[in-house]
Amino acid sequence: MEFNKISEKWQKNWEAKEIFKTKEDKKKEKCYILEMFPYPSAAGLHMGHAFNYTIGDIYSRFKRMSGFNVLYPMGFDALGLPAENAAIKAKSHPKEFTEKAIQNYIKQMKDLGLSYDWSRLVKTCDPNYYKWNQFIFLKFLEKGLAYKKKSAVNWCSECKTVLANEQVHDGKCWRHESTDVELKQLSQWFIKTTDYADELLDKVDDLDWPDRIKSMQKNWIGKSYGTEINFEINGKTWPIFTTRPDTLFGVTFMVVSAQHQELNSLVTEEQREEVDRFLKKIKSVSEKEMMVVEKEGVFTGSYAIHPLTQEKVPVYAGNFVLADYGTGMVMSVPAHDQRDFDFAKKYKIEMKEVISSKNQELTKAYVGEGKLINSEEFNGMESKEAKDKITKLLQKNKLGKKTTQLKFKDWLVSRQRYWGTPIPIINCESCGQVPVPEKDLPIELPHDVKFGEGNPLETNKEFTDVPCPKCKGDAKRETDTMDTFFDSSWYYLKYCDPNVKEMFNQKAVDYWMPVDFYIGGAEHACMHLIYARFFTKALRDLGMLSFDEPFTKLFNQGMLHAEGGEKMSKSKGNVVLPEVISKKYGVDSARFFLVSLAAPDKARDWDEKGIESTFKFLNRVHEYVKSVKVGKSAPRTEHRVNRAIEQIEEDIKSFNYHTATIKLRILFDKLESEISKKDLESVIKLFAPFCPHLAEEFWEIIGNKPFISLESWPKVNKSKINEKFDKEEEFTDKAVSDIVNILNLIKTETKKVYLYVLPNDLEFYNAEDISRRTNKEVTIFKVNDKDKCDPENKSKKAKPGKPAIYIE
RNA sequence: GUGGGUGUGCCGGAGUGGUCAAACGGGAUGGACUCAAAAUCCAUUGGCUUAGUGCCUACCUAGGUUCGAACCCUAGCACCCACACCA
Repeated sequence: MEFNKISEKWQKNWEAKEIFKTKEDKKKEKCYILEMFPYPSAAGLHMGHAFNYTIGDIYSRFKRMSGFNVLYPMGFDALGLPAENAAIKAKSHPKEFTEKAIQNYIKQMKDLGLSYDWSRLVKTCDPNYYKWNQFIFLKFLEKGLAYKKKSAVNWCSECKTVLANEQVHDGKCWRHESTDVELKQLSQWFIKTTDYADELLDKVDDLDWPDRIKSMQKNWIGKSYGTEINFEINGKTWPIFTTRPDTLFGVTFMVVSAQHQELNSLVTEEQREEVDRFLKKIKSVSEKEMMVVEKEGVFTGSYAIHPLTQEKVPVYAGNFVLADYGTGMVMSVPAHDQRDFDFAKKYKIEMKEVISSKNQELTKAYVGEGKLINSEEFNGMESKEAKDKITKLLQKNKLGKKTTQLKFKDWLVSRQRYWGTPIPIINCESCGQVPVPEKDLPIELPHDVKFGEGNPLETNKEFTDVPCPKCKGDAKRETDTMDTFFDSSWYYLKYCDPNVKEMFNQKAVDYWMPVDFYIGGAEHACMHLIYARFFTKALRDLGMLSFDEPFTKLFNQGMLHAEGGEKMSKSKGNVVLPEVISKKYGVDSARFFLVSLAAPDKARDWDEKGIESTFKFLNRVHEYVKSVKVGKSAPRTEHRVNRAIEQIEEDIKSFNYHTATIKLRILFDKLESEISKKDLESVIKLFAPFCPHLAEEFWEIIGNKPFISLESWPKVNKSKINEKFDKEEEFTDKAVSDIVNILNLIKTETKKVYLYVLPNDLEFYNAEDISRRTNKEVTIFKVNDKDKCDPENKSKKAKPGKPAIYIE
């Protein structure tokens, strides 16, 4: 297939001449365009990836041609659990497995014609990369941003290993369907992301990101303002958090989380048996079911003393209270909280209305605000005022304080897995946790480990048994590795100059950062994008960076579904592979088609018929370029070309690639067989971001030296744009459809058509065009033409913009 | 449940106050070319009606604002995505 030869030829030429290699150039304005780097899986790229990367490539090519110094790099998020599992399955080593997958990805990406600067390739599994993960970790540790704490993990007693959340299916291990996953308390490393919660939250608004991503981040951080109130239980103070201190007088019971660490201290002897039974029961319920399961609880036997009324209210243990939000205990106001209401109804606990509502009967909780009742001196106050007054009263009596709560938690980075960055700590019996000295970095992953039970790193004694850096005594190396989100939190810095010995090249980072356009899926809204923002801020405060936010503009591409609208998946067997499509239609057809379907941020379905039409269209363009006469452009052609430049440029800038492709079709549809060299060049340039291989070929066909990829984007000549030509098209279209309409009605065989137009309109009618399109002989007269042929005196019917018609 | 998004003709999808029966593409139909087909090109593609006009019904549903609404507001419905008992 000819298109394939063309693609291959230009891919080779680009690579040989390294035309996409980028250097810092202070004279040029920079533009850093980045796609979220992929996790290299054995399956390789599918059409969805091709679409994703095409979005960035089109933009990069456009920006490059527009005179920007463009940084457009690619790399691989190469460490991680899937590779480890896949390698175990394939009885190979994660390293070999990953390396192979990467090579395959690179080949596929090159085949797509993506204009990456491959000299900046970054792989996170490279010790020279993850060395800096370790370095950053140590810096965080120094600054108090990394710490170790006991935390619950999913543990499979069969695998003797920790499981990630996604490896837990219905409370069972993904590999051992009969094994319940246990929650085990292990000492884990955390990163203190919450230190930056306020800044992460406040700065979201300033970002040029899609609104839904911004709101997802805000929700994720989930800051709520409320009051901490101290209740006394068995002589001990138990603080709770509430956003509704105005309902304090309506408290009729308390609920402590069934997972609360100190639940036991609340359980009385009489109730112990019942509580144990309850705990056992809810343990067998999987985490997923927990969400839909009915609210249940059990009386602990203890009572809490209400801080203001001194009333005694019962304390329950409940399955619906989160142990790790707030203080793990809540005050319950059944009249004004639906959950409390449900619970109270089930266990027949008293309800007390303290906000006046229009509810006649209590069938559900009234959760709105309103006037206080049954609240002693606060009666009659509005909720808003009461919140403030009650909080102040509590504060005065040291019974509580104003406070805020976050959903956002510190980031647990410990993974008890092999294929990740080793955490640079040595555990010494006498010195404790000793950071590995910087000069000893990187701590490389030992190649020789046994996979199977537990953490593979523990099977290599050379790795684990090391002297303590402090006392030189026998010590054990930390075998936890880092979450791979650690790797992806700063890779964008490395691209700025990946080949330096340092963590990054300061000058290059100053020049390129922040990323101007970041392109990737919405699934990263809360994890990756928050961690990356956190890193930027933390590194800034370590004096390493001088900007606040890593990604100025974020773009989420839509999903590419399979034909019929289903998700592409291996199990459904509907995955469309770029290489298969390229072979049939050429890669440029695939690129053009993918972006022509809908706005890039919208989901789209693959459609074999659709790409066929694109293929035909590009063939037509190819034919045109080969056969067009280079000479002089008609004013109409100049108008069309310049109009197209103007519109397509605007469309690309605003990521409306789909409308840009339509304008290319319209432009091409109306091009005349003679055109000036300059206009022809412009037309080809307009194709270049979308169909780079064909554009290079066209460029050569018309006698130019390579590379069009490095040529400059055409400039609009506004003086050539003339509304007259738009009017001409409009008038001509109308005339054509009118003639056809009449012809259909009279159904006579006729050859001759006469049009009578108002004198001022004459210039807008193109007889030749009308004649060609109606396949009739067309003559146009001015209505005041004395010599006109008008046997039925039709000409008097002519109106402005509407010709009279006589058909012979 | 909460937050966000979407709803347009046979289909995909433009369009965000008049120039809209609504770009562009697909599909379908008719025509040109051809011995024929493919390719290519032209036209048609809500209804009624008339020599090209006019009218009616239309952009999820129901109301509203406006001289005027696919477009703005209100309520509802449907679908999609994310979070999910966050006190």
